[in-house]
Amino acid sequence: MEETMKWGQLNLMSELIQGKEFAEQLCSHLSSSSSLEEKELLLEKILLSYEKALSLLSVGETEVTNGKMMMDSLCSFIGGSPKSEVLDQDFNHKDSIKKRKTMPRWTKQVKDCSGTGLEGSQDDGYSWRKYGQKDILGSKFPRGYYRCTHRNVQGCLATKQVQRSDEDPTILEITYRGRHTCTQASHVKKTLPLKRKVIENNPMQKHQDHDQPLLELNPEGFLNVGAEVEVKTEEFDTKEKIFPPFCFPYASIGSENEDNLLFSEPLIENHFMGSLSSPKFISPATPETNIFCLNVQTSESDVTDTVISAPTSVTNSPITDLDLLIDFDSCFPPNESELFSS
DNA sequence: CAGATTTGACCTGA
DNA sequence: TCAGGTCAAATCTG
Repeated sequence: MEETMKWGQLNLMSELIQGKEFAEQLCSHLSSSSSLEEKELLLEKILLSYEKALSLLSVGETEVTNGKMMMDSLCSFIGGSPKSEVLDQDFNHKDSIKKRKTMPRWTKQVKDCSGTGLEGSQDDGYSWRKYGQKDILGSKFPRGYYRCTHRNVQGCLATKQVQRSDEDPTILEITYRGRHTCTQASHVKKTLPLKRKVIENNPMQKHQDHDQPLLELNPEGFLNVGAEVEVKTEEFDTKEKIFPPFCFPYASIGSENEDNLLFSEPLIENHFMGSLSSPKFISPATPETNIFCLNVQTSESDVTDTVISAPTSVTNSPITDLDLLIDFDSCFPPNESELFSS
């Protein structure tokens, strides 16, 4: 048992070190005149290393109380392995009710720029079906309950609750629950960059919402039409947290390889969603680099409500689209840094 | 007519 | 016990 853990840790460290090396190689390639293919290859290697590392982490994590969700998420992150699908299917109705509280949940506040006054009209890239509305005690406005349109067909358990803010009725508080397991989840991620390409390649071709602000990805790969104000993550009930406080300079990697975006939705749900949900994060419309930081709490008692305010202006370093800087030495606490630099 | 929305009833969890 | 969440029949809409 212990041997297994040690072996796993060694593998994990090995993968992370490898990832770092690839990142360093990529950095040197960026300053040289290497071909785009070479850079992409390195990016793929980096991502692969992290995927492996994360899968190794998940092995340990699944032994902890809330292992299912973690494993599920990580498997999905790695590329939607069949295992995650099986696990999702195991979520029968009773289970889903029992685990209602344990489902990943995060709230974001969105400025209602649609002018429609219709909460559900906030287009986040998914199709939702309203299944309820309720007056909430102490709230002026009722809360709308939405679930994925594909719930019946594909068993997608994603839901969201939309409630207008008391203080500012133009602000919608949207609480997302669960993750999309339906096909549109991947569809959203894949079509977004394409859309950008269409605009770039053929300016005459008008998309139906061409006069809206450029769409942005939120933690789940959702599209935001409105101006996102703040994102909260709630109820991470994983009992043990495995990530130290973690800063991670990130840059958009351009439109060619968006499928390989770091930290896709499932992982974000568990640990990273708050920070990755910065409006500028992975935003095709804003190639500027963003520094995002996250603090994952390590004790059970102070896990909830990681609140990360999204920057409202672009004040980032002038790094170009293809820049990807991963400074592990500054990201990890001293002992981890030493491990990586040894 | 199929799919979405509304809304009162019912269920769950704190 | 009660507020929040979900169900499901009725109704609406394209």
